[in-house]
Amino acid sequence: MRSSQLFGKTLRQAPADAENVSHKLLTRAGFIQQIATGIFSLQPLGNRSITKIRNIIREEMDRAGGQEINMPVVQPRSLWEESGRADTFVPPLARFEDRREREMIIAPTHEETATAMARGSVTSYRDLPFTIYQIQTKFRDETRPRGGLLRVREFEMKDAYSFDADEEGMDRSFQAMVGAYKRIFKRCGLDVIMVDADSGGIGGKDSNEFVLLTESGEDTILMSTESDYAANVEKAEFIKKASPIGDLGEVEEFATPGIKTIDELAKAEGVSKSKTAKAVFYSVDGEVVVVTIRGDYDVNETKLRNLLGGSEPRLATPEEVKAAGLVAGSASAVGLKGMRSVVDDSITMGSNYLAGANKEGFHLRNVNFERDFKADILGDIAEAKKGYLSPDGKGKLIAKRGIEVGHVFKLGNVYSSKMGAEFTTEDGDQNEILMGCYGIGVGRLLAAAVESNHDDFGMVLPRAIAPYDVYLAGLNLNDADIAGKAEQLYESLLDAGYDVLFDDRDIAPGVKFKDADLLGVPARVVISSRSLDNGGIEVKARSSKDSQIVAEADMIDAVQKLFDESTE
RNA sequence: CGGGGCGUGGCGCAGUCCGGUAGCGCACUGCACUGGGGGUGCAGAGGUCACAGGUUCAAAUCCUGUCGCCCCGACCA
Repeated sequence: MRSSQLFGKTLRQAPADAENVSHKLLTRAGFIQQIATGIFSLQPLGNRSITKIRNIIREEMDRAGGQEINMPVVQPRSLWEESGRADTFVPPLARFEDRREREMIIAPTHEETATAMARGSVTSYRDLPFTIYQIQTKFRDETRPRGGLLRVREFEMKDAYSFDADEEGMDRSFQAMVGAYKRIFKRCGLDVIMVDADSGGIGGKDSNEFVLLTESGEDTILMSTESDYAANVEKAEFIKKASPIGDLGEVEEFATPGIKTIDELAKAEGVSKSKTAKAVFYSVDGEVVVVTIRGDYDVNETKLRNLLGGSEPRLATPEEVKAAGLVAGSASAVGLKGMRSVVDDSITMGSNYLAGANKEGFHLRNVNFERDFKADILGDIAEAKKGYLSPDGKGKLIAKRGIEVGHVFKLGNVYSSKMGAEFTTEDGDQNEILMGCYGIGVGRLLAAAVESNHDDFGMVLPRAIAPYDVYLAGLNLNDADIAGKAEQLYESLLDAGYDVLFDDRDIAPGVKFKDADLLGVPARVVISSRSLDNGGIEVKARSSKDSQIVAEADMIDAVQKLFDESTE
């Protein structure tokens, strides 16, 4: 491609809207253009990078035994009523009516469609297993898109679905996808780690995220200092510190005027926060639930949601708290009736707690679980934080930020049971198909790559996903001799199989260098009167400050050597 | 959905408080020069000042409403 003919222009300044690095650079370099909040067009350069990513994903999916399919973006809402997600999916489904007034939706993901596809074709165990995938547009009307391509509303996702007859098979299919994911991210030049994750609105029990650790990420990851334990904060566990359990004392009420928080209470009594029982009130499906956790820990709402069976808990409003007859600042589960009680297991690791007296200005001493209050649900709902002990007993947890670029789920029978996707076993029984699903955000992957591969001058892309392999800059092109040689270089680079962007524009050299840096093309080749005076052609890696001059005949070898030396 | 901010040529901004000829830098067009890190000069073109209504002799500027965009929070396969 010749720069003089390339559609799209580089910008000296990024639009004021762009906040993070990838958004700024992708916009400045002419890769993307925003159309509306969270909705982008790809210009030729951006489209080339995306195409390369897509092809890497395809190759690895196929290599892992996946079969490419294509499912519709527009679907009847009734399909989603089968799975029960029509009204519960977050964010709410984008919907419209077709001309026959039939309710249609724009798909935010394709579990239902994939399940329907399998249901329509699978009848016997002999038809299993298989894995299908597509690279397809989704739409999620996110409440708050942000960060350019990092979190958008319309986006392209590679989504794969595995179908197996039994658990072992599902595990095998899952592992095959995990292997493919590792290869994909590595080939894209991304140092991605796999962490334990919550399966959220997709469902199923086990799920793992693939995360690129970077400060600009919006996920918090906790990892052990001494083992390979790593998990999203939503899922992360830890070993709770036990407090000594002594003889249970008598419950005793005492005045605590003006004390409203655990911090104040612990301070006033001169004890550690682990000697207090904190009560937090949540509204779940219109009902107020009392949650009790040891004062030194905070509630992880994702864990709470899972214990409550999937309904989204929200902190109760002051009005709801009041209406339930509770005294904010002096509340506890002691003596509360007609209200569901959830208790974190940290409470069982101590005794004689300080807790609210449910009376303005009073608290209780020597409150004990089971004797003074009970749990309808007892479990782990504590949020892991840095410094806590790793759940495997090895090392402490540290916290990092990361971008989720992929997510894999063992769905089991979540969809097949609801949608009736069954098969006949060898024994003639009817069983539900066990599924897995596996997603990669294609555009987010590009944004993540830029977030982790850039410098002050622009992107520094690995060859695998750069729009071009080589940026050929011809200077002094009004010299017919140099222009002719530049054309020859262009031809020979193309003949050697490289993707080449030939900057043949009649502009100042500085502009060409700036553009070459901004676009992140991994290799730069310069021909000019100066380079010729110095003995030939200049070859330079984007990632390096140093360039070298090589004879014209050696140019291809020098370029190839740059690629061979890089890790990708 | 709550809080904050911003809408003025393609991009970045000033002008708005205090109403009176729409301005600057970059980019763009032509010519000349220059020719290794966004170069120089001369001459140009391009704007319903987000939209609608109101106040006024007069509105980018004041008032009301609407829309759009960004950030923080809530939320988030």
